[in-house]
Amino acid sequence: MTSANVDMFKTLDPEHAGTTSEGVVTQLREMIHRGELRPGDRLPPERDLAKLLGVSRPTLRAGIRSLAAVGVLQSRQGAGTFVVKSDGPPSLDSSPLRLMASLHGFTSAEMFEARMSLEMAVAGLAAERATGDHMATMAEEVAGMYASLGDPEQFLVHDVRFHQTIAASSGNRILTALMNMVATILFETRIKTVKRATDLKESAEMHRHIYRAIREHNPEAAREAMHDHLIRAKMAWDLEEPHDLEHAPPNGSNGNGASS
Amino acid sequence: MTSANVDMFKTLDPEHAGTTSEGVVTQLREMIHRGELRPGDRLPPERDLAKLLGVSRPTLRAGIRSLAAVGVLQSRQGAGTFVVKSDGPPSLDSSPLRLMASLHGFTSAEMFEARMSLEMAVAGLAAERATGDHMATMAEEVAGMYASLGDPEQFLVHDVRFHQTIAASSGNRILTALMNMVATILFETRIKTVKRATDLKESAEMHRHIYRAIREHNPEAAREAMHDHLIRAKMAWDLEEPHDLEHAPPNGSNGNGASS
DNA sequence: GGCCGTAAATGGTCATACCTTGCTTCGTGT
DNA sequence: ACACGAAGCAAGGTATGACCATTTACGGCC
Repeated sequence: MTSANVDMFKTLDPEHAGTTSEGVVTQLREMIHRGELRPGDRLPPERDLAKLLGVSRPTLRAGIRSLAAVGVLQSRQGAGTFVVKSDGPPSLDSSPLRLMASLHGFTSAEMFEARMSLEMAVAGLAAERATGDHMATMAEEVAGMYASLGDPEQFLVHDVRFHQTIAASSGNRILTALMNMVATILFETRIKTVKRATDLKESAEMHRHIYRAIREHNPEAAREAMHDHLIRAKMAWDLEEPHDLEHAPPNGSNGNGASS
Repeated sequence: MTSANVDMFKTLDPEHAGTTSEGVVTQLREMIHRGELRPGDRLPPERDLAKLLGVSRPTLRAGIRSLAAVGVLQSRQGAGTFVVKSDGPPSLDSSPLRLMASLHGFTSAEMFEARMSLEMAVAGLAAERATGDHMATMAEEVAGMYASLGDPEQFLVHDVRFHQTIAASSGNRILTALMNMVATILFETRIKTVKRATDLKESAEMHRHIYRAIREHNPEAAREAMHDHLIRAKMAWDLEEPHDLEHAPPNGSNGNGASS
């Protein structure tokens, strides 16, 4: 800590007005997108890093906390603080959206419509760009659905993977992230009601339609098939007891999820 | 603090596992979406609130910081901490997306495509639902563009307002928020290059096409007009010098912005 | 050589003090 | 009586230091 290693952590210039902890956030952000800190990297211990940046530990912690809240950093007690390693597709934390939903009283219908628009857009792009590998995976998942008609939970797994494969083959990670953000919120309230299977066969059929449209590189058909699929899913959904977007799980889980 | 006022701040149950500060976040979130704290409200002073929740001030501050980072709370030194008052449409902070962009090296083309998909979806919905008021506003903004052909900055103002009016008339605040999130990032790098006007007349024409499609309640035409518009905007955009998504402004500004 | 325990490393929490900034109120001057 | 300004108070921001909880890693023991 005394001398050597890296001096890439320059003590922050007080000129950058604003509060000190904001300065820390700025410093860390710049280090990240300058490539000095890359996904998966571990930050120096808080005590050291605080000295290196010339701030106190609480102030540094405040900055880290801010970045952790938006999903860029992750701290594990006893282990260290890490730049989030997104192994799969990049993902955005859905808790801000969830908060906004409760703050403004969004209906689940509105949320569902947003998801539908995003899924349709993604399906359209996927129809233009899906590679052979992607389509093979989709076909497998569809087959998996047919094979799981008696096991709703297993069916749901294939369902989610199918939608994520579509997102992946859209080639647009931003849309994918946004779609997952919305889908996650819907998913969290849905997973509890999955037990009561609702016409899994029809659902599998519709997924197959989507797959075939993508397979034929027909964006319009893909969009339409996705539209039909989600419309029916919503209708089945609406038959269940009232779903509140209100009771979000306590912790702002960041997981991805897409449902039928 | 001793007795009376409100005891809606119940000391948090330690049962909810996780770290203490996460518990604080949970408490505050639930208070918000239970309606005990509403937009614009001011939280009790940190020292009091810490006692009420049964945690120390640093821990409480950590929780507040997390919520502030995602744009739900805002603290002003000397004044207090407030639940963010969103006067206009709800908006999501774009800094997480910006961070994700630098983390994964998103190209501006990808960002642009995401925006196009969102704008097309929104335009389609707007064509189905826009009210007379909305359309009147759109018409005014289009007129404003024609009137500002010699003043790029003024033109841009009308441009932004036009797109936001479309978003508003889509009736889906979630898609609107997501669209603004993406548009903001593009906008921030664009506002610097606005000075060099590029075919404002053509741009105004295309906006008029969009308007007319919406006016005629023709979703497909609206989507297509928006598509053409953004394709051309992107082409003009690509002619400029290399735009880096990298140099985001130091502070994670939360403003809304949509450009042509 | 593999397994388990202990110790060091590291983030999480707490208590306290002091500084900086807004806001408010009281006093003075016009 | 009104207006302006200065002082005091309130509230968030930062710093210091200590201790707790957990994870990791090293080393001894079987």
